[in-house]
Formats: sequence, C-alpha cells, structure tokens
Amino acid sequence: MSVRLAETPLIRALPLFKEMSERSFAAMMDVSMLQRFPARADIIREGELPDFLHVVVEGAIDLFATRDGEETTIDIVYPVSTFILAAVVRDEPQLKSARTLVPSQLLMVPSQVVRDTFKHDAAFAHGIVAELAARYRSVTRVLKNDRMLSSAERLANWILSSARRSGRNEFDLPLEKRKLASYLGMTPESYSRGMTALEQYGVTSHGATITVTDPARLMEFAKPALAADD
Amino acid sequence: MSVRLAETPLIRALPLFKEMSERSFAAMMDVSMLQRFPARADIIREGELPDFLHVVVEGAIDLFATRDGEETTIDIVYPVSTFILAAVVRDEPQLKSARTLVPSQLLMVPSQVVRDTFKHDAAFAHGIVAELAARYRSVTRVLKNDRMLSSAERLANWILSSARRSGRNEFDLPLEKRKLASYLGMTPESYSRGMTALEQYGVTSHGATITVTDPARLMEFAKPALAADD
DNA sequence: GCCTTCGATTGATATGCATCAAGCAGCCTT
DNA sequence: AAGGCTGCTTGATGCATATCAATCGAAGGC
Repeated sequence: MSVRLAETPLIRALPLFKEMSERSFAAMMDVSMLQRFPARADIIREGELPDFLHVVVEGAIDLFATRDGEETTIDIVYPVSTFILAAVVRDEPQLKSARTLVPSQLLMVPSQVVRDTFKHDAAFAHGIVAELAARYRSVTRVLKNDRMLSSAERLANWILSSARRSGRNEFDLPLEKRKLASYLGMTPESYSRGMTALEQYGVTSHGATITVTDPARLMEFAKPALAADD
Repeated sequence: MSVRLAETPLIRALPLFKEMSERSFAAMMDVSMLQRFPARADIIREGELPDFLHVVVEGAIDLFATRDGEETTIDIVYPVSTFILAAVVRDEPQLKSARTLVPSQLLMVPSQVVRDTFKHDAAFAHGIVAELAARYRSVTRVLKNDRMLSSAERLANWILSSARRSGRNEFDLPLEKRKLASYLGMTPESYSRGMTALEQYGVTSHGATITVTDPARLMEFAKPALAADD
C-alpha cells in the first residue's frame, strides 16, 4: 500500500509537490499506492465521490463526461500531472469519468490525506492553488474555443500547439483520431473532413503523421489569439 | 485608496476571506479600493495582466470573451463573489473581459497583495483553493452542457436552477434576454424559440417573468443530471 | 399622449455539422 | 497469403441552430 520514496522523483518534481516539506511528502507517499492499469481500464466514474487524487506517472488518461450513453472527452492527461483535484479538495462528486487510453501507471493519494495535508503544509496548498488555477484557465480556453471557433479552426489551433510543443513542424498523433475528434468537440467524420480542408492552409497528413508545411498560412487561418499559454 | 473595515462585513463573510486572520484582512483592506461604476462600464480587458482581484459588492458583472468583434458571455457574477482569481494567482493575462451590467460597486484588491497574502496566511490560501475549485467545476459543467445538450435543454436546465435558487416556481429574469442567450451559448432568436418550445413542457413566460407550471414535466425534459451543486 | 428607440419576437433561408451508410486500408490472426 | 476486425475516409442526407429580414411592442423622451 505504501510507496517507496525512491520511486517518486518524477512525482516529487511536479509543481504540485515540489515545494512541500520532505516530511509531509514522505507521510503522504506512505499511505499512497502506485498501481498499474491495462489499456481501457476504468479508473473513476462520474458522479461518485473521489477516493483518491490521481497522478499519471506513465501512460495517458481520458477524462470524459457521459450522458445518454454519449461520451465527450473533456481532457486528456499525460505524465506527469494530476486529475480530479477539484473534486478532491471540495469532496464533491466527480464531474468526469476517467479511463486509461494505454497501459498506465498511476499514483493514488487518498483524498482525505490530500485535504489534511493541504491544511497543514502551506507549500502544498500553494501548489494546489497553482495547479487549480492552471486547470481552470485551461477549461476556460476550451470553452471559448468551442463557442467561438469552427471545428476546422479548433483543429488548426490544436495542430499549431502540438507542433509548437513538439518543437518541430512534423509530429505524430499521440492518440486515436476519434478520441482527438471528441476532445475537439466534433465527430470523427468532421475531423477527417476538417483535415482535408486544412490542406489548402499548409497542413498535410499521412496516417498518424501530421506535417505543417506552411506555418504562417496555417496561423493566418487559425487566428490563434486564444491559443494556449500554460 | 484604503477601505475602512466598517464597510466590509459582507466581504469579510465571503468564504474566500472568512477564515483569514484579522491582521491580514485589515492589511489587505488597507491597500484596497471600494469603487462605484455606472452600467456598461468596462472593468477589465481580455489579454491584459490583472492589476486587481475584484469582488462584486453590489450590481452584476458580465464576464465575456471576444473574437473578431463577436462576444460570448462566459459567466455572470453577482454579489458577493470574486472574479479573475485564476489570472491573479498565476499573474497571467486575463482570458475574459468584464463589464458592469448595471451600476455596481466593486472592491479591488491589488493582485500583488493577493499573491503575497496567500503566501503568508494559510487560511486565505485555503479560501482561494475552495473558490478556485468551485469555479473550475462550474466551467466544467458549462462545457459539458454546451457539448451534450441541445439549446432548449440548456435553457430548461437554467430555468430549473433559477427556480430552485429563488425557491419558487415563478421568478424574474435577472438580466437582458440577449445576455442570457449568450450565456447559454445561443442567439437571442434561439432563446426566444426555445422558450416557446418549452411551453409544452410546463413553462410560461410573460415579459421578464418566467413561471414553471409543471416542474416534473420540465425536469423530465431537461434531464438535469448535469445540473448544479455549487 | 405621441414618437422614437431598442430589444424581443416571428418568419424565411442558409449553413455547419451530425448522422447514416458504404467503401477502404492497415493490422493482426491463423 | 487470405480473412476479418477496426478505425479511417468519403458520400448523401438531415437537423439544429445561425443568419437575415421584417414586424411588434414596451420604455423613455419630448
């Protein structure tokens, strides 16, 4: 049940945990678990109270909402970051479900421990504030994009940020196209058509590889004023 | 420039400020301002760095995003609560603009002071965490509604929460219909048509007064699984 | 009390995107 | 190498909602 500190350098380095005292961190790890899950494993379900704060150590997590059997992907989380922090600190029902996209390793910190620790360790509280604020801004951006951009523009903006993140003009899709489509708030069909539409704006794709051949042209189309900072 | 403590009981009672030490609170008020604005006054503009954390003491604030001259209302804030907290704690550009909807009174706390105080006053840090988490969940809900509900369903859900909040089956619109429409992510025309469509589900409206004549029927239509808690 | 103005409504039309329905291609299995 | 599964693409159609345009109606000014 307990996690050895030797296994945690990546976690310790997270903004959320970096500044907290060695003592609280050790105590927290002592009651946490590091667990492996296969691909497509259900991790948490919408509507339930959060038992654990989760940290993605390895793999990828799909955060999605359900209604009438329909799903929409709200966020996709990669190492090393956390999910359902807000539900944990408020101890309120989760608004999203989570499942692994690929085989993943998760650190699970009992949520009561998170709440207790953040009351006693100021540095941890600051980490939580920074993380929550960043996430808040991120959802806000998604909402703005959904409301004000066409599906092709959202796609273009996503390609631009992915290229920027990778530091190159060519990169591979880190997930299924259908998931990406859902994440961008559109159907797989619309994603596909959007992609062909973007060809005239300096994007080509072969299989899972996307190449930005004319970044300036693409930016002109995407008008990435809204694009990301954090 | 400074705010006298006698003027602040409402602010002091806010979850955000309630638990903090008298000393930090007094110091914070000492460098804050209480200011009145007429209706439709611009308060902050998207893209700028936050100079102040704002608290709506009186009136109503429209938080909106702009693009190509188009606007969409992201949130509407009533007394007594805060806005642009996330941008303040991260000291990053605001993602939304704000303007008064009606004559309003705002408390303005210099953002550097907010950041300093939350480093020294643990109780204030906790308040910020709770507030941020609540807001995060609230945007998440809006996003889910936008993605998964039809415009009429969003409207129905909004009516149900408004009725619940007012404690009665009849209530008055607290703002222009066009603003409400934008807030719900639709045009004024769609709002209007949505309203007539809801008549067969137990809602009538005359002018700015909305009456839920058959709550059960309306709930059946709205399927308010996603509705609010906080 | 009438006129002006601005928002709300209603109607007609347009369009973006979803949905439905086949094809198609890569990949795994045998 | 053949078959079949799965996910991607492409085409045809439909629907929800935006857009455009006109009328209506209430609130405020003169």
